[in-house]
Amino acid sequence: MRKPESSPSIPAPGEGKRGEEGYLGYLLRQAAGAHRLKVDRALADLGVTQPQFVTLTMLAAYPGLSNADLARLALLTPQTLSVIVTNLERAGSLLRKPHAVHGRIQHIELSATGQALLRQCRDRVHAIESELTAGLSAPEERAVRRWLVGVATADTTEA
Amino acid sequence: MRKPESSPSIPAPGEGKRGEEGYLGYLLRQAAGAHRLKVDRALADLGVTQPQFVTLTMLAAYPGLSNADLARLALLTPQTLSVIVTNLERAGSLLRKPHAVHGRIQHIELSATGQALLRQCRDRVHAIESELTAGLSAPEERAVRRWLVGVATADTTEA
DNA sequence: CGCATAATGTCAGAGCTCTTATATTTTGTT
DNA sequence: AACAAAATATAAGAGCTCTGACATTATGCG
Repeated sequence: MRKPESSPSIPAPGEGKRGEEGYLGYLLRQAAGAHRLKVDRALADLGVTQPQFVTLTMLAAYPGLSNADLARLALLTPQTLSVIVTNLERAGSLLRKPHAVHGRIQHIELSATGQALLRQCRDRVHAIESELTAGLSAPEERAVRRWLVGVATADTTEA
Repeated sequence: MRKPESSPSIPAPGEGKRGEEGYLGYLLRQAAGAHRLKVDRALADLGVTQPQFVTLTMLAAYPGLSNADLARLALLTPQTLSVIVTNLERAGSLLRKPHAVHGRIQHIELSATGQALLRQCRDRVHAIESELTAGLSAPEERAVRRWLVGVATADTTEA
């Protein structure tokens, strides 16, 4: 079927407002969505989502974090992380050690299967990751990184 | 309450792997999430979300688009756009003209209230938008834009 | 004309993310 | 010791986003 030509002059994904002249926020949203989808599809057969991969990676680097710790680390709310952790626990990828010497805090660690799963995911994600830097010069990549960190850490309470 | 010091040497949001040395994909995810949240909160009292704002903006620029058109434009699936359009329709911000000379296609247009709502949103989003470019030199901004477009338009079917 | 192909739209199910609200525990102050 | 404040965890409700599946309609070819 041919496209019914609903409207004229709709820009293609790289042109006009959808290209380098568009709103930065719009471009940021699109880029992040495209990347998330790419990662999700690369890990789909392992049953792992991008947020789950991030959480597994954080737990591998810092075993014993609490739900609240993870949320702070990922810049997400504790409620959000709780959903992700619950799903990972149901899949057997991590363990909650409910006790902890002090507190009602639950320490979370990767299970053996979780560690194996993470190893499987890593190669695929790294491959996608390396595509991200293709076409960037060293100073450009530095500028991009600095900008991303700035956007992520810009406090909500400021101007 | 003092933090129970669950684990040592957890990096703050701008440091180590969470800073300019981290994975680009991770930084991209964090930056987009922070920006989305900022926009969502700025528009919360109007009952408008970031995806809804994007959809309203696209419809203002190209009235009469179909659901499928919008999905292609936003790099989202038709199902996703359908949810957003349904919510906007329920709020009275847009109209579906079910008929269209040919086809089962439904042309979508902003209602008067939708246009007024969009005008209200624009100022707030533009204010946030201008923060995004603060601290970027002209060549840096160009590099960032070029990179974002490249990431968004990188085809899934390529290497 | 009749059928395959493609495009549109929709439903159901799963996961992520936020807000709001509640219960529990720990710390700090009086 | 008692109470207030802070932190942790969790649940409910809403919205966004994907996959998979399905029905409907339009185009193109035999």
